[in-house]
Amino acid sequence: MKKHRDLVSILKAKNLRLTPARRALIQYILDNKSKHISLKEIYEFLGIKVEGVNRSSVYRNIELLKKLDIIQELNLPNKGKCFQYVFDKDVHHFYICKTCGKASRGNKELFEKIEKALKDIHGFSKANLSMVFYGFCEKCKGH
Amino acid sequence: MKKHRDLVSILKAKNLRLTPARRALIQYILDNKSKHISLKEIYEFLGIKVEGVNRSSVYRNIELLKKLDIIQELNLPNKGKCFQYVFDKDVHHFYICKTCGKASRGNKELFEKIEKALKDIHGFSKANLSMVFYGFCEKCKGH
DNA sequence: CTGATTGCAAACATTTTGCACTATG
DNA sequence: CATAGTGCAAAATGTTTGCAATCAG
Repeated sequence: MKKHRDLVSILKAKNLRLTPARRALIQYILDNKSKHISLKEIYEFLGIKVEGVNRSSVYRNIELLKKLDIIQELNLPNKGKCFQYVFDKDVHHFYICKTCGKASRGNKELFEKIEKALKDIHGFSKANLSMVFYGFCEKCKGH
Repeated sequence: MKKHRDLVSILKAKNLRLTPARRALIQYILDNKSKHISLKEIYEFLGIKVEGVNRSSVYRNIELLKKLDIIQELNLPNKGKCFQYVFDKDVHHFYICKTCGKASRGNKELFEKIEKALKDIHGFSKANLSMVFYGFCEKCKGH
């Protein structure tokens, strides 16, 4: 898979090793691109289903992937701290319903406009800008 | 203070009692409107300086104030989960620097535009919409 | 008075750390 | 081979809960 190869080269460039634990974590995240996964879900899967990956390694590597902007942390109202694959997606932007907790990726054009405006007004760098919107979705509008 | 009175009437309307613990918490939050305060800071202050307010009560009441949209939770890169007074401010919107962690309130006009666009495109309710932007501030732009 | 709220202490959950060992590059 | 990364177990931190006692309305 192409993306997988890209990720590998990012690691290489930083002198980071591709260990089984990391490989499994990255695979799991790629397999769940469309979902928002909690730390617990991750280390339970990698510890039980894949077997052998330790909690500490998960914590350490999640932190790493976050720093490399491969995943993004989101705070979902009903699920707490979660992670989401964002590497080489154009849109790192989510809107999250405060009631049902559903998180969806945003519309690309809209966010390009917002990015531009943010940069113009606040001098906020476009590079790696990410946005999170909390509100009420169509369904939950009436409390 | 007028705002204080407004808060009291919100509590009354919901059959919620104005206990010393709540009074102290609300006061502390009002005194720190411009800051982002962590749970630890809150219960250490209320437990030691104000004396007597218990950790549990802080947790329970922070949760309450969040539900009443009096405060908003923010996830600061270097400080973790924090809270910020937002009651009757027109702008519930922050941009947060991933490097230095500084969080600032956003520009009102910009966000009104964004709110409108979000509503038009995603059917996202304007009521209680809040936004968080993560990026790099002017100062930290060059990593 | 009555029920909402508190404090307390314990249970539970989450995250971090030090260290000896392993295995990637 | 050198050193980045791992597992493990324990410590540190953070959060929730049940319950008897209290006090706001």
